[in-house]
Amino acid sequence: MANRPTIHDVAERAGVSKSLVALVFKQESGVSAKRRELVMQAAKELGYTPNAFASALRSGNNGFIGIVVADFHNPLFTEFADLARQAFAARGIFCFIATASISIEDGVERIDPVPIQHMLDLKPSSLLIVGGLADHTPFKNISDKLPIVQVLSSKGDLKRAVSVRCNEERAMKLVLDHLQSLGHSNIVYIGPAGERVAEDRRRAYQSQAKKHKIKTHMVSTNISKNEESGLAAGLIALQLNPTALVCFNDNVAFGVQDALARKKSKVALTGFDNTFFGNLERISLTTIDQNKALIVDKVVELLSDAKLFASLRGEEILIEPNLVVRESTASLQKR
Amino acid sequence: MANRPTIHDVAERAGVSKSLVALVFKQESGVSAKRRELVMQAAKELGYTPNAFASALRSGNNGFIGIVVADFHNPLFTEFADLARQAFAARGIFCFIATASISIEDGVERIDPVPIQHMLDLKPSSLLIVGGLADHTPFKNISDKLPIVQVLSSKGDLKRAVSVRCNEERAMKLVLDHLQSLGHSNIVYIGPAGERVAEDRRRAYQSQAKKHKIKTHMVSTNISKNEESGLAAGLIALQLNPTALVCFNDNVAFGVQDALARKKSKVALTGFDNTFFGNLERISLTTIDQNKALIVDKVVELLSDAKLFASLRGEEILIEPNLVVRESTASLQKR
DNA sequence: TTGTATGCGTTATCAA
DNA sequence: TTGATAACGCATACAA
Repeated sequence: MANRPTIHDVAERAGVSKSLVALVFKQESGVSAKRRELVMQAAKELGYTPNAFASALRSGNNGFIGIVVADFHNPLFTEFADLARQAFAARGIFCFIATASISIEDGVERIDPVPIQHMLDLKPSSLLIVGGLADHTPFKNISDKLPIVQVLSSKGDLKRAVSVRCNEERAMKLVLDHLQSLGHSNIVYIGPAGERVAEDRRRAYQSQAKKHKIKTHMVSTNISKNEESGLAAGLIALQLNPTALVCFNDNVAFGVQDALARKKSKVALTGFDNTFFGNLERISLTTIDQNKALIVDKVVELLSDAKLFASLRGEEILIEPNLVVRESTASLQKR
Repeated sequence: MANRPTIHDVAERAGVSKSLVALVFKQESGVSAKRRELVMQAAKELGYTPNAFASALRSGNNGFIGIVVADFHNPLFTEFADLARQAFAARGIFCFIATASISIEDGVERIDPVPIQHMLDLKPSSLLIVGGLADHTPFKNISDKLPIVQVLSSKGDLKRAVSVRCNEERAMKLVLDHLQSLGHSNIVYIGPAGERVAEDRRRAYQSQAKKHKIKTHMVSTNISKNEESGLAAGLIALQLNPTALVCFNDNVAFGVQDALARKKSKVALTGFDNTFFGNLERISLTTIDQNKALIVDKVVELLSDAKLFASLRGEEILIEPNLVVRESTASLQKR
């Protein structure tokens, strides 16, 4: 009908005061069974559900978790956001999801504060940031009481948050161990620069390359449109005559695979993220699995336990990744 | 800091009443330049931004658009949601995005009303539903004043909405014209059943197959995990010795492609949605492009013009698709 | 042009 | 155990 029924309508129908209705919906005890029944009946008849945000306005918080997704075009992020949402839903906790809209001003990535403000206006009880944000200024002004967990990215300048992310060093060790065991030594890394996760991964690669006594060749791609710039970067990388290419993520690797196809090259190739496309027979990409399930578990644990969160505030929690070996690194092995 | 500054804080600092502050932030005129300056100055110093949802509570609506994404695992949906968000953002309109969480009870898909209720509590000025929802009961109770646009799906029982979607009949005509021109007549359709878009597409295929005088073979897949069930369905379909396979969407086609690879079969294959993966050299999938940009334009037009919306209420707007021809249907042609 | 009062739907405080 | 009342942050009708 015209408008959602309110606590007022329910009270009137049940013949009680509004306060009593509020009590019934908030507290387990403190209301007589008779009246409780009466209120529930009226509520059911009217199809009443509490307005969570009017409630938040008054009480100052409202048990839901705000999820901010850094980039909707990254399937890893949306998939993770949904996994987290489901995990919380299973515990009866609602999640609201918003995107951070990114604009580029004078070559610098800036995020629009408006969506974040709106999210904060809703008074979430905690915040989950999925992916790396170039800019944390919209979060500067918020209450210290609000727990913030950042995931799939390092913390950056968000000092008060807990970050849960893949152990990049370990991931690159797995990749290079694998490639070296296949006899590769002329390896080129292909990936973007300038963004947080991109930089973390580059550093991890460089550090591990040094440990593996491998010369570090790096070829850069654009940050966005990974698969397209992967193609371009792949063509450049091939001019260095590598025997193996290590890519920033699966999407870049897919683009590089196109470059290999065009040049009829059979250079070994690795990705990162274990996107399901990598598992297709025609793609069959060796890649790093970030262990999303473990990450979700950790996030749920952190945001369900205020004391645990407080004790880990400002820390980075590293989750151990796995290597998934497929055809893309098998060609040399077969010789 | 502890709490976001309110209109009250700004008023106090500027030495005016709260209403005046409200006026400054709402209306262009009606406040003297002197006071306006004073208020803006105080607001800037305190870092004040209006609480959009407190405002909504009072005014009954709050110029943002609520986007409900039927399924976060479908990249078409998230990509479209983000395209729409960007298009509205360019016009200064904010969008909030929520997911409909789906659960299966007694074999029937049910959607959780809670996320929808929360979305409605926010009092959006319009609603955009991306993808097909199995169940529209959570929308039953809402004001007739609220414009609802549904996209990438037929309306179903949401009579009051305007639906913008691909012309499925036309799409299947393009596919079958193409396949027939290549000499195919033994064709199998592979796709799910029981869900709205799935049924629409099946019907469109059957109708067009009849017009093309092609015998209709249909093989069913599960609704979820399209690529996995595509593999299984592909193996079944191949037992019918087809020369071409028409798939419900790209994801199903990717799975079928795996089946072809395993059987070393070179049967022609088409997808639907023009996911960017289909453009990879190793995949090269002939597919239908739904013309997302046109759909977004139409949605923006509808939700920007109340009169236009009113005049089209209850209608379905069909957008003409394009056929994208790639290698997956080229093998027979080359003979 | 500016300030006051009231209410949106809810919760918190106090009295009964 | 229950009900009246104020307040959350804001918008609006009305008065000044």
